[in-house]
Amino acid sequence: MRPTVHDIAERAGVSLATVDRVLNDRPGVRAVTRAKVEAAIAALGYVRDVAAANLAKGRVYPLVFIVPAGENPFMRGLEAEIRHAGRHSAAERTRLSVVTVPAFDAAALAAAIDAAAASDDTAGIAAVAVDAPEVAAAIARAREAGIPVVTLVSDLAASGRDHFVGVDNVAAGRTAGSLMGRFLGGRPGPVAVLAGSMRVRDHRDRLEGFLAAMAAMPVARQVLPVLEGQDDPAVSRRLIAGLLAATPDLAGIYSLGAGNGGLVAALSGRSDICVIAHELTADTRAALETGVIDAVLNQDAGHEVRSAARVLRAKADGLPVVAAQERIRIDIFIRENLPPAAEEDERSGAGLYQGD
Amino acid sequence: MRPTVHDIAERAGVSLATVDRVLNDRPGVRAVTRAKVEAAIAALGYVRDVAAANLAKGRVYPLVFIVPAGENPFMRGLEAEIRHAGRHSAAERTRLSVVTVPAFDAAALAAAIDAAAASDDTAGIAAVAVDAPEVAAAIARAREAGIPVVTLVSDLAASGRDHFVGVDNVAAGRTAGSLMGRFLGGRPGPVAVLAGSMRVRDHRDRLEGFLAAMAAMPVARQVLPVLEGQDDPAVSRRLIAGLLAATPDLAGIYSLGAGNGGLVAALSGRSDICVIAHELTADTRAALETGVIDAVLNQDAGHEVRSAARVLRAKADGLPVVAAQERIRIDIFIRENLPPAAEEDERSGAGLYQGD
DNA sequence: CTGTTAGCGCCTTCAG
DNA sequence: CTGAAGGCGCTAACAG
Repeated sequence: MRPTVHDIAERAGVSLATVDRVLNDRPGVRAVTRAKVEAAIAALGYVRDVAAANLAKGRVYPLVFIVPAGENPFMRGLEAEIRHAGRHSAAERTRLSVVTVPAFDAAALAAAIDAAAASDDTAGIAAVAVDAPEVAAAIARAREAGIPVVTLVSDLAASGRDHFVGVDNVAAGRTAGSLMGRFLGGRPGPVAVLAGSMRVRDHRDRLEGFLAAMAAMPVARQVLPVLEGQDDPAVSRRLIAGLLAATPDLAGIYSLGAGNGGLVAALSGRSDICVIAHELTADTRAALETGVIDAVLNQDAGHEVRSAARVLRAKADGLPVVAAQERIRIDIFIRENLPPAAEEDERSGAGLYQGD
Repeated sequence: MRPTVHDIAERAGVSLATVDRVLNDRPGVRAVTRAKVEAAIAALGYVRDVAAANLAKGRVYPLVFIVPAGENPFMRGLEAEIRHAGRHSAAERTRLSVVTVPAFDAAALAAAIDAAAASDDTAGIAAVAVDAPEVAAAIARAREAGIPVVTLVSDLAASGRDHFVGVDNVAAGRTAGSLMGRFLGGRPGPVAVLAGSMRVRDHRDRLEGFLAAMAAMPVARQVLPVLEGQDDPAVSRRLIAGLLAATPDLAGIYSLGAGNGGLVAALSGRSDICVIAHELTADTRAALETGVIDAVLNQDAGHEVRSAARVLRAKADGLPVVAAQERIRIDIFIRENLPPAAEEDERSGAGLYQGD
């Protein structure tokens, strides 16, 4: 049996309360007493039973997730994952809530952060950042109020956020460039880039990585000027249609933002152009299956949500975060390794949920 | 506050013990009483606090993992993951142990399964299966003794095992074939396949998928007869050296087993041949970085271990398993999306470990 | 068949 | 500064 607080109390010749004080380094223990207890802890190799501790504490961690509104499928998937995790977060004594704000709207995001921080029982905030000074300021305010903040999917390092939960987007861009280069091989023709907006950090980073990888390819290839589709399917569709008309020898398209529904529509079944896109959604999955899209780079929204919650809890408790464990991978999907579509809604298993 | 057993006892007008009986559907409750309790449960939307339940039960789940011995890096990584998970499994009230048996040795594996099943406190067994009747029989015996068994990495469906934890190897082979075809493009030359042994199911499955994908490529391409390296670096090295000498126009190699150290050594820095291998290990990672290997298909050993433990616990408790949640993905790695090498040993975070 | 009682391992008043 | 006692939500004897 593992040693318990009783064992260490006995061995140290003190009471349970004192052990507890040392364990949670609370004040009110003489240095000698503390030393005795710590010796006992070390000698017995005691490790605290977190489950029991949480039970006794009865503490809960209300975490607020702030995500962009709108029909961006990835963000809606992210929101679904948050709600899903929330339904199963009872065991982790965590209560998740979602707040949506207009996309790319720095003022609204800043206001939402302030509102969440103002609520007395917010234990932490996770937000998809927009790269703007107001947002950075709001994050800084929340942190000064003692509320941990993590950025999600898109970072804002200047804000001093506690942690960023998301992929290395420069590496993601490089991956896309490398795959594009290999898939095209010696085939001639320029490639195009469709972005959402150069105002969000993750899109800029992806572009940077992509251009670097294309430049490093053995075969030089022209990359056309970036098209900005505002992550909007209609705009994207128009832009791509124009592109196709103007560039008959187009070899590839790298879509580094959302709005892929419009891209796919504009391509209308053509599979002769090498297309690489981001985020596995209903749109991109279907296009992958029909061969319109050749590869999808994905960040696992479920992992991101769970990681954000874990990190926020750790920060709230002043515990360290294991960086290696919280790294979000860049998943590559092609038609052949596409996971079966998970049935939405109730994939629950009554208390069995644990996170993988 | 969430409703507790007290609330439902009060609302149903019964005692805690009765509520508990209904909750864990134990015998000794009249149908009417049971109905009252169930009504209260439903009305209050009660969900049991698993942590508290486990605390009260004090039950532990000793699980035995049986893996092949030898220098196969993937298996050693798997073993490391088991030990790592074991160090953090206290919270889940699970105790993991590892037993190694000679690779490809059906008799030894069967004996190890019997031994684990004989131990009175084994709550479940996870084994990397060898495709042989003795093994199937041993698994069947364990299950008859009431001990749940899952196969890990390599399946043995005929054994009647409770569950298989691993990837769809036919799909993995198809993925490899598809990537090989796309990477080679129009480049001429045959491709070779290096396997460990056609006696293990996962290798056969991968080959099947690979051949199917190659056959489906627009460009027909010769696939040379399979080389069996026994997952042994020395044997593999010899075979590949011979292959290179005999086939000057070789375009690609699909290595679907282990022993990749030998493969890489035989290639001695050549990066003109398209090489696709399985499992991200020190060998394959290094070769990916130098360009000797072009892509690695990986199954996340950490996920597999955690999934196996979850499934075994669920089976031991007679709970359902959420198939979608336990599916292991086929990860694709190229140089650009390689995750940073995780420092081995203590990546622990004192009680924070949760599984992603 | 049902209820009472005493913990599981830890935390938290409240006295001393 | 330290200890005793009670409770978190659930389960498990042991009585009735």
